[in-house]
Amino acid sequence: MSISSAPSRFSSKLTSQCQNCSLSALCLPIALADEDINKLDQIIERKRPLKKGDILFHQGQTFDSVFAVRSGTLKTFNITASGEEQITGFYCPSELVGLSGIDNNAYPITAKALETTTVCEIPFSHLENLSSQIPSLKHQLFRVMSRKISDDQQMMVLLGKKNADEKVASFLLNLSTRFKKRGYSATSFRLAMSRGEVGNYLGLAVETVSRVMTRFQKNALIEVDGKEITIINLAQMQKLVGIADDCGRIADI
Amino acid sequence: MSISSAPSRFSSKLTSQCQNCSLSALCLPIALADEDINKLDQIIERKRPLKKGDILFHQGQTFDSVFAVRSGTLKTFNITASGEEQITGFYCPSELVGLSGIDNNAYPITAKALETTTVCEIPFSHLENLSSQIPSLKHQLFRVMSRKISDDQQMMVLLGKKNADEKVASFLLNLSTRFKKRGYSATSFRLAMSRGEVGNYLGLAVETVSRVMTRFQKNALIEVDGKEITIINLAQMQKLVGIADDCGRIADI
DNA sequence: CGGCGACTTGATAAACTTCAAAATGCGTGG
DNA sequence: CCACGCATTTTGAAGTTTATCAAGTCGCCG
Repeated sequence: MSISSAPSRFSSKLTSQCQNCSLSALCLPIALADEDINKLDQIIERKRPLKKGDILFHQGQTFDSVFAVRSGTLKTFNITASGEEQITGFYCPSELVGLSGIDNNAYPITAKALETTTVCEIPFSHLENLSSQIPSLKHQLFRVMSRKISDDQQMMVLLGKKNADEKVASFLLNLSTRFKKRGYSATSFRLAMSRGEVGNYLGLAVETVSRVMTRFQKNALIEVDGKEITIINLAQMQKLVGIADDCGRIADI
Repeated sequence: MSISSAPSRFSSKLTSQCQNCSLSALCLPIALADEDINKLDQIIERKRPLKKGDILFHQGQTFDSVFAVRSGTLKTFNITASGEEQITGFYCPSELVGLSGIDNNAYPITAKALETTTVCEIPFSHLENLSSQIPSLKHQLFRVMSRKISDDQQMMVLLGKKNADEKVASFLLNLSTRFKKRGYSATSFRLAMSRGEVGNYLGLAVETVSRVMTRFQKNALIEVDGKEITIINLAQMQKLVGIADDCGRIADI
């Protein structure tokens, strides 16, 4: 099942609301009272879908809004001094992108659609104002940012300490967890990104990603059919990456 | 000049206040009105100094507070499933540590003093409440967290794309920038951390860090005397890491 | 059906790690 | 204040992992 076939993809028109969005349990509205969701709803602008390859915002562009992915997938990347692209994240439905732009009033990364993708635009100044009136919204925002910080730190552990096998396994399990949380299969899904993008993200060459996946398949850990991935031996995969940290949380990449 | 010899180290007693703290221009009070600084001041608890090796908080421990480093240096690290320590950051005076604990109400990392270190404890629930009353404080908090996210993303770029030389050069330049911002020399400073800790942080073996530094010295980029580092050829070092990103910001690690 | 990009596979090379050992620095107790 | 012992750092040699280069295959879109 692909991440792009989210139930909301066609049912959610530009006029749709947080209240009847299937993602509200994961997105910002979580733990908000109905009337508060209404207020939040009023500052959110539903955007027309991005086509594959479309840019949501550019590195260096003035920061105005954060965006919640509604359907599809985004990648964010940084263009390094030497001109290469370094992917810093992939974003699934309900996830917030653009938070790193607050500090400098400019996005330090570019966000690009990996497939047809819809987003909710949330003008940050409005969100900030609203968060003063709604403590639970403010708390939710702090939580989302805090979560991002700790996820990124796990990613540093991955990049700094893990070998190719562990990196790829972590990546697949992380996707699995995110899909599961969104009501999709945890063991069977379609990658929205290319092998090259996976390698870029994990600090590996394309060829290495390909070889590792092939070997995983040979060892009956996963089944690979192009972009379709099926995890055959979840336990073994988890063992490979080390399952839980001291917080009892599955080690997200 | 060592980071531990901050002017505030001896002048700031446990009863000291944000108002007369030399770090207020860098820390949370920045851009706050006097009366607001007073309010912030009242929720902050100055703690007795940590000795080298003391733990500020443990991975897994319930989250209560964020901490601002007043003097000295902290490291944060994650104990991986395989039991090794992965350092996720070093913290200098004025920097906030513990923000990643908000999400799960538990610190996902351990914070440990690298030398004698004093911190201000800021109970987060109080800070959060106060931020509702003081919009500029709330904005400041968002900025600090946003900044952390974008710094961590730069760190991912470093870990994923850079070679040993670039990693070490980036690390030294990042420290240089942070010292300079705090009024110390940008070209001459003392490392609070061991080579092993540097290597751990950068995803390199100790031996590699040592070799790179020795080579940098041979090539007259830096001068090394134990933990004392002097940057001789700043321009060349900057060239090595690629000086500025598209936001015009020096590429922090 | 053709062409082009994405993916796979193999061979070689480079970068870094690991292992080993010596040198240096540092804190502690006599 | 010095000497001892341990930890850190440096240096060398060998070994691995992964990147790079090259070529071929697959699959998709026009």
